[in-house]
Amino acid sequence: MGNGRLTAREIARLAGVSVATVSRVSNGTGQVSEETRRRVLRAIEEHGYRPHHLGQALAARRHGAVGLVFPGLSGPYFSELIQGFESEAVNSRTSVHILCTHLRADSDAEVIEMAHRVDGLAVLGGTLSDETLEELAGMLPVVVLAGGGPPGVPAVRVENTDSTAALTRHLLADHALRRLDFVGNPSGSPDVSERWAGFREAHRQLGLPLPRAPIRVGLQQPDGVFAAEQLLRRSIRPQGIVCANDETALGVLVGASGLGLRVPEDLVITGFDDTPMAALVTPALTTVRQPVRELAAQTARLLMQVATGDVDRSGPTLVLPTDLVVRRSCGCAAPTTPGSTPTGRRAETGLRHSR
Amino acid sequence: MGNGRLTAREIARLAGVSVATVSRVSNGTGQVSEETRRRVLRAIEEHGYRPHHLGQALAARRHGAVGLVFPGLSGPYFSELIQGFESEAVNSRTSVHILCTHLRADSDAEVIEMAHRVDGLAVLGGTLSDETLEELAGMLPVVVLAGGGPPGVPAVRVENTDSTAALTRHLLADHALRRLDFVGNPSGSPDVSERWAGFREAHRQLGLPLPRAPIRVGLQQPDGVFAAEQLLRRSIRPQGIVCANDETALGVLVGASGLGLRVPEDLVITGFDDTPMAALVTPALTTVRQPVRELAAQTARLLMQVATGDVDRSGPTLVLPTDLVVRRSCGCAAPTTPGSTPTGRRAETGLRHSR
DNA sequence: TTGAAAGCGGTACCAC
DNA sequence: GTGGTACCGCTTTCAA
Repeated sequence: MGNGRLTAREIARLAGVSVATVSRVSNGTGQVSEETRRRVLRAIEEHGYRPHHLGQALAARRHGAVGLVFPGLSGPYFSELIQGFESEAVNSRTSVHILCTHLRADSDAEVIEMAHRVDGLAVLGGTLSDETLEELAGMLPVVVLAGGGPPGVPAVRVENTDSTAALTRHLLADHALRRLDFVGNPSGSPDVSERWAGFREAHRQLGLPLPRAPIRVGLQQPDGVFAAEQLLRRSIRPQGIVCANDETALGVLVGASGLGLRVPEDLVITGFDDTPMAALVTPALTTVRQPVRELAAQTARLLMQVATGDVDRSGPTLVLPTDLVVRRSCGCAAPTTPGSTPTGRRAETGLRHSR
Repeated sequence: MGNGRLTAREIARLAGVSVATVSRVSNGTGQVSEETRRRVLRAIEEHGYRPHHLGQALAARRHGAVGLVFPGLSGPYFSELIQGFESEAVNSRTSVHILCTHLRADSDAEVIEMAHRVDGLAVLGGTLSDETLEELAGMLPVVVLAGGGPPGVPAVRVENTDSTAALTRHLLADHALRRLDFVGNPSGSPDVSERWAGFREAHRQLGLPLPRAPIRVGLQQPDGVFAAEQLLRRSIRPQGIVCANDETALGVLVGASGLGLRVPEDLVITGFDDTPMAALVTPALTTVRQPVRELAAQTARLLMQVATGDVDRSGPTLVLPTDLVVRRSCGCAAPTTPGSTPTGRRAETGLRHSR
């Protein structure tokens, strides 16, 4: 049934009216007498008519969709990101098209192709070159998500540098640790780049020698395992490892325990994100909480505003705050009430200890 | 520059030809003299003309896109799935729109909406009801991915039951384990349902009492931790835990070691998928390898075939084979050559031990 | 209140 | 070879 889709013309014929009236009824626009409206509605429902998207879009010169571009998806971060973005887009009756470039060489072409199918684009920082971003911004509304774009392209991101510096100072000053290593590739994404900067900044602030080069690996759990293998087999082991995100931190944790090291006694590990697993591992992970959902929702909202012209195309850059979450993996005391669930308490300023 | 997009008509005017010729040149169809082709191409490149997608699609009555629908994305499984699907779709110059229903109540409406924007739909098993699937199949080509659809809807899936039965028999017969528990929600997805069936089947085959009800949790790592908490705090602990996938198995591993249990000495754990982490944890995870990328690529290919009419709409159901991968977490011997990387060897038939 | 008709941007058939 | 033109399906003036 209803195989060859019906057109507005056919409904018009069936209801004995013109296409214009069908359009009016189906969109609830214009003035239609109660009686004809009823007649048209009956025909519409009877035959399950739905306006063809392409026709509508062509007439409106609007796709009714926006694109979300990032390198690949795996792990809780992207899951949250997408949910946050979609939850906001749905309010504007806009559908979301997701594009994972997988960091392929020809990804630029794919993005350009997508740009022709949507009304706006949100691009994760580090996915595209500044030149490509500027080219895109010349074609349609673009917002950078989690990173800074070239000048003139609005962006939404989270605070990375200060919070990572605070976290690092906690290890250096409060726990008197030396020989910290950073795991993550600063040139891979703006987020990691800023976290690396914060890591170095903390050393500088405390007048300590600058740390050695980072272990440049990706952001997934296996990458953390590889990093741990590299760092912990050396003759001089680090006392602490500051990871670019929770997933690699969990990987480092796995690698460390595989080598028989105890955390935090033999080695301190920290992450960034505060993913669900962070509170569930043993020891629970000291990390920085970032509002991923909110980040994505704000991006979507800003993109819609730019697309509708409510906001200037070279609009603002929003920065969302983050919180340090101190748990056990940095060496802080175990919970005083054993058996309680380790949810972790956030410390907006200074430090508060998680149970 | 190039802000208000150019139309074929403007290019035609600029090149002093008709729109028909512009169309011919830009598509490489029909006969055009070398000289006019050159003139038109020059105008096209000079002004960066690109045919408007909506106009093209409307004329061709074809969206040039297919949809991929699943409940949510997190973890390596979905990442692989998407990559496999896209890698195949790109061959047909078809773009992929991803829809995560997040298992929301109104997800049906979203899917129907998407159905109006694409030429075909691939739906992960367990995401939609059979009624919705049949309704969709009446509107456009639909293929079920990782599960069986209602009759008449083609599907591509992997072998779950036999391999899980073989895995379970390995624990019951070779390792002489009793008191096994299953972690995963059989009503959540066809995959899990079949794995649960294989788990029970193994008990039946060996004449053992049937196992108790499964621990019905989701498929992510935190779910495994929760399941471990439930199972391992009981007075009578299971000797082994068979998990619906690797991610929950890793969660169970985390939960077990958090409670001070040694794997595999005190407790045996197995997974399903053979994700990258499975070989990297300590102990390495005994699991079943499934060809996720291949699964998705086959689905995409089948969908294209159905869409182009090359294959009947109620086409075939493909079942891809899986391999048992025996590692350390089931209690099998540690590698004889210490220091070697634990990649795991597959055993297509019978069992082979991983180093 | 309703209908005819002119687009929206391309494609493709049919003449010339 | 090339141009005129009638679509694709829908929206939106403009008249009646």
